[in-house]
Amino acid sequence: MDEAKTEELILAAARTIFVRKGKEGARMQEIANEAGVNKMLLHYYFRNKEQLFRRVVEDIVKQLIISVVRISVQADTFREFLETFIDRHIDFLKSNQDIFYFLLWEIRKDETIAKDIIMETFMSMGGTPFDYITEKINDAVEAGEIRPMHAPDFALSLASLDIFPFFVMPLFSSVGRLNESQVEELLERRKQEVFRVLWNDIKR
Amino acid sequence: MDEAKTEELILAAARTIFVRKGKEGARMQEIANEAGVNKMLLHYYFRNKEQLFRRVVEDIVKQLIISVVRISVQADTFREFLETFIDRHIDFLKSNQDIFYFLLWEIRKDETIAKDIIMETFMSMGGTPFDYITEKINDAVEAGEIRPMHAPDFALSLASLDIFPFFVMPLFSSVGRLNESQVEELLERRKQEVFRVLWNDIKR
DNA sequence: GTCTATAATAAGATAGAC
DNA sequence: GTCTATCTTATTATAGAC
Repeated sequence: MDEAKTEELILAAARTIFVRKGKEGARMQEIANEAGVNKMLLHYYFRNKEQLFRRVVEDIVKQLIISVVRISVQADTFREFLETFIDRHIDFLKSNQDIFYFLLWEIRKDETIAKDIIMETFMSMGGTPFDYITEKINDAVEAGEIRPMHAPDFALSLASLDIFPFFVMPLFSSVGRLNESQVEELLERRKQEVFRVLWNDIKR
Repeated sequence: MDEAKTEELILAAARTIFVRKGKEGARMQEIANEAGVNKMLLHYYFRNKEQLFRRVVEDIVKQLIISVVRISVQADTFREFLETFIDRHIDFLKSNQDIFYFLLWEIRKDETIAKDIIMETFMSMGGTPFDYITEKINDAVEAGEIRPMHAPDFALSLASLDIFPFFVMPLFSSVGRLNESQVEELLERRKQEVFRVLWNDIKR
């Protein structure tokens, strides 16, 4: 087994376990098992748990940002932009739910670790998703396509309607006694729901 | 120091630490320090960490449910109900942000513990908040006050717009480079924002 | 670079005196 | 009920052979 491959195996395993159990809940032995390598190699490559953790958070944030950039939409109208953004964003969230739980939890628990990494990474990549959306909104307001508004308010509503359902779905489906197919239907309807609610609120 | 008081001290401290650090991140010694009692007493009163944790989660969920019940609104119209509900709910969230992070994280991490307690507690108290809102919606739809709709869709949008901003605020304020007073203003505007967006979508 | 063995430490749990 | 001291176990981390 050569260097690069082992390191990759460990990183992938560490990511899986950290995201699932959090920094403290994760065990070095568990990560080693998941990676199929000797526990000692985690220390060889990453010195200690702390550094392995930091590296995992860094990689997640970078991937997240790249995905968001990829989600960026070339659209002539704000309506078209919004429709496409919601569509792609929800698809993305479907496959990456766990990352958001993990990041938000770790950020709140220990602001100095995850939050710093996130901001540094954003800045090194030329801006935040927030800046991107704010610009789109302001352009559309100026062009008279949508009513004048405070961009952060809208961005926050958009993020809420997009992201939150994925957060609470495990609890929501119990509390609402929804079976699996009902949950599936609900998430399918979600894209149109979110677009309709927001668009009705802002269109001229 | 008599029995009841010590037990209360420990419970309050355990809640603070568990909510802040999660089940694994919390240390028995840390809880003892926070409570100002000998570490050994945690075992005397609650046998082990697991049982102390369960007790804390139970208490939080019960308090949450009682608060929601207290939030219940006697209103003649759905419009009035919605307005008041949002107002009280956001006020409540302002003072209880951390609990939601904690509960959602613990639920996702280990469904069998927190989720079971939550559902049991809901049931022992005669129903979920979800049932309550669903009933209100269906009544208002029948009365022709609002358009026909799928109740879970609306409940989910309501919950998203209400709760999510509190979740992401620490990150959002960095990413959006908002200072403290801007965050304060934004949260103040939130009640009207949420009501307007939702009401425009459902009114007849 | 990888392994086995083991050290070092941290953390939960208990015994027994008061 | 509460304390000090201690045990036990779990977990991270390192030494040293190959």
